[in-house]
Amino acid sequence: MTDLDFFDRVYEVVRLIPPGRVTSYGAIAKFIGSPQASRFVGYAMNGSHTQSEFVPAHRVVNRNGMLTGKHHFGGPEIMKQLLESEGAIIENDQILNFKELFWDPTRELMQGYL
DNA sequence: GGTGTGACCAGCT
DNA sequence: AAGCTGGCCACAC
Repeated sequence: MTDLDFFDRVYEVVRLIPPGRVTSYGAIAKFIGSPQASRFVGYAMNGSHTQSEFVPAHRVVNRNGMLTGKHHFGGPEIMKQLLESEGAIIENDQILNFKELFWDPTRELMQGYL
């Protein structure tokens, strides 16, 4: 994962998100070494569909647990339905149990690398 | 092949 | 306390 580009690292981390769990753009950006590049993590998701392997971009939301990128899934309700099918509780494009479902790569993955 | 721009976040005013 | 701004990087046109 060290040789990969910024985008590729994003895709790697997103694929590691366990089903039913979610994380934030900022958490991913921080994990791959560019804490202030969270903005481009979102853009990486935009190109995620070009990847040959599926990237569960629906498990990535903003810091507030809000489904900011729902409109990029081919339909405004797709992302919501995907998350709900995995156990998330969503109301008004907001994950209510975001705090419980939040999966921090720097906490979960860094432990293995220490 | 250069340039705009994009699904964010935190720090200042 | 709330609003604006800067910053970061690679894709698509």
